[in-house]
Amino acid sequence: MQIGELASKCGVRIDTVRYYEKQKLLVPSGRTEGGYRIYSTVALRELRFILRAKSLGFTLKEIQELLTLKIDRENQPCSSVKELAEAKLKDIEEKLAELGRMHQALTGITDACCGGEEPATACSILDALDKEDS
Amino acid sequence: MQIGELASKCGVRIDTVRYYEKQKLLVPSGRTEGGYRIYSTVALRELRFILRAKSLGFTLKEIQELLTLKIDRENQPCSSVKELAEAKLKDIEEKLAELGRMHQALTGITDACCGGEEPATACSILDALDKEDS
DNA sequence: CCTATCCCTGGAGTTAAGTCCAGGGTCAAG
DNA sequence: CTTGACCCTGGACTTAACTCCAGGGATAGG
Ligand SMILES: [Zn+2]
Ligand SMILES: [Zn+2]
Ligand SMILES: [Zn+2]
Ligand SMILES: [Zn+2]
Repeated sequence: MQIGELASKCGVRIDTVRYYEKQKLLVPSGRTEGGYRIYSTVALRELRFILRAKSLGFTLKEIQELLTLKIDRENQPCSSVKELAEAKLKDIEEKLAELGRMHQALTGITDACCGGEEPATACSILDALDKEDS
Repeated sequence: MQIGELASKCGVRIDTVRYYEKQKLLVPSGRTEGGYRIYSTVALRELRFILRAKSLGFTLKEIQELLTLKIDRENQPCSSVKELAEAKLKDIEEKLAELGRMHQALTGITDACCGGEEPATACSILDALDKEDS
């Protein structure tokens, strides 16, 4: 299969596949005489692996580490894999906490705003942002 | 006060203050003979406004809109301000939902991994990423 | 006057993950 | 042989919010 078919099977752009190759995440199985990349179903699986990891929040750099472990599965301990996963979980939890904090603060000051058509002279949102204290 | 004092009072770098000026968020109250920016306490409040809005998740572009409304408070309705706040809340909620989804999925496959020192040949995390289906 | 510390401008570099482009080659069908 | 669909490379561009740099000027203290 050539690059266009691989890309469309995975719902990504051709450029993305080439970009992953440049990042050493995905190597084509070979090339035609004319220089076209050819991919086997192994490459298809690998691309899907990458995309699944991405959907879980891993960066491409982290996915590289996962792939390194996967390729050498026999000699790598579960603990190394789990460490990566747990670090990512921690990342996600931090982001969740920060977003939760923002959400709570913004909800508080937004609820206090009437949202009407009268002038925002005493708008609680602007006031909260402009407050003297803190 | 000059730029260094303003910046340190707000815990940002001098470059950041100048960057906000380039983005038309914060104009110095004046300049000295020698060309140094000078800031009044009004500018200090404005910078704090910007930083508070940032801490709630607003981008600099959105903060510009907030400032536009704030400057013309008398002629702008509360509804315009509340609209911006609610749009931002929606943003935050979407990110929370996406991160929540990731967290749940990743927790599921991570919990199933033993995390031990034996080879990752059957590691549930690698298996989940490499699975044939879906 | 000398020095240290501040400040100025314009422009380039950073990060992540692509996306797009120009200018050209390959391949299969008709 | 020509057309159209596909592919190649190298490099530039995008977004957001800074951050840093070079090369120079301003200001205060001793
Ligand atoms: Zn109101
Ligand atoms: Zn209001
Ligand atoms: Zn295990
Ligand atoms: Zn495992």
